[in-house]
Amino acid sequence: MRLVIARCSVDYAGRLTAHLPAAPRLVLVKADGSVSIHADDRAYKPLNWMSPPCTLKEEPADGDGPAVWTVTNKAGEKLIITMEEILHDSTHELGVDPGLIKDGVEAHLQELLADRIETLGEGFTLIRREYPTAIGPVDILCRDAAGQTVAVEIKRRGEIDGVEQLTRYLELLNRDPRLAPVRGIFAAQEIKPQARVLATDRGIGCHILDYDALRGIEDDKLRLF
Amino acid sequence: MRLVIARCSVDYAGRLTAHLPAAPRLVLVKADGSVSIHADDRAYKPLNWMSPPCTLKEEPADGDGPAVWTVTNKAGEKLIITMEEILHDSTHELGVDPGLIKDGVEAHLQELLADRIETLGEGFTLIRREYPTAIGPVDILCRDAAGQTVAVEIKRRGEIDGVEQLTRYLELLNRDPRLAPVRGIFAAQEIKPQARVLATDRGIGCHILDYDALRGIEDDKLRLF
DNA sequence: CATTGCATTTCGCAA
DNA sequence: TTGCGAAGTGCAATG
Repeated sequence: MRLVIARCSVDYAGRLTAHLPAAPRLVLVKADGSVSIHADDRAYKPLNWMSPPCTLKEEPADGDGPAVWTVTNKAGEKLIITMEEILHDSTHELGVDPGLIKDGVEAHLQELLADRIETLGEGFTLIRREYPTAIGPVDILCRDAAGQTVAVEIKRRGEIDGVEQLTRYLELLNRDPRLAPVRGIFAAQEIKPQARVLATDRGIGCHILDYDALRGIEDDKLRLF
Repeated sequence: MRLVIARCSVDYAGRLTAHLPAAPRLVLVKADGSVSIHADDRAYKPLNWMSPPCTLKEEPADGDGPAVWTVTNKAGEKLIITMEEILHDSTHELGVDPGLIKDGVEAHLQELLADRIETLGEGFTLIRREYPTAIGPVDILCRDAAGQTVAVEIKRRGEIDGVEQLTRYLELLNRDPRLAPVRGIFAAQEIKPQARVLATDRGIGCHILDYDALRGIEDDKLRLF
């Protein structure tokens, strides 16, 4: 990993055209050849970047002008960095990263809810997770206490497009005489007001998922605080 | 901006729980207090991060153990960085960045198409851009040669949710007797097959936007290559 | 201040 | 390779 602090200007021509006037910034060159340019704010997003695979060509400064770095990728996108003044330049060997261990995403919510399907209501029974349809798998298909089929769409954050998605599934599932009539439940850790309004308007139930409650007590000792 | 190369392990507890085993990485502390942790690959996304506003508390190493940095935000999310070994540590004053100048995004496509509305068909006339409705503004409202109202949804990449969006607008606009009947045109630089199928099925027209053609010849000299 | 919708989204998985 | 949905999405504009 190479860290360059430099006063530089940057031009990007690719999916859009963008220009960055000369100013001091961090230019980060990684082992995979990728390049990113960071200002002194915002943790996440670089000002400019080129994702790997890409190639960096360095033209050193000469009497006529400053050093110019050109980063290109296969799609013909170009990132041109004009190095007005180098303030710092160091290289560090880091090796391959062991990678992030995650927990708590939608897939896990789906597993947890499937294991505790009765949290949707007494007498609920699981038919299956990832129930396949022509337009993609339904997160959970189950039956309520009265035996009616229920399609469940799970999101971490429930927004309007999730309701649209569930609506399409319900339309399809209701054409299957073995399942129909199928009703829908939109389950999420958080449901946006507009999504709730749309769901209710379409006769779709809303259910707030409590991740910690679903996970149960046994994980408390694993939690950080 | 502070650049720290260190062998470190990281724990994140917030929207999810995540752990990063000890390995050499770049820890980037920016002037706004944000922190990001980068491996030696991928230009765009850090392994872990905390977006501003957040606060960093440094506990220095002592005889018993290594330095521990704790980054917290208002929502109670925590990022705990255990510094096993510091390999590099430098700080650089960069000042405020003048910021990126962009060109070619959806807003610009909308302006260009509004200025050249006849590219949708001979005799098309603009009613207005950002035509307001109860569920948000329609990108462009216009009339075709026959005088029928046309709602245009503009995307850079046309996908299924864009068609859904336009469908909702059309449903609403068609309730207005001064406008009805309103037909729809889905305009994008690129339209995904499934989006096209859905649009066609709903009687919505598809139109590919040619950005360079819309922009015209006068900008050729401004382009990078 | 919450909400909405875009993004050079990126990223990962599956067909 | 392409398509599609999720993301600790981030981020800015807007009501």
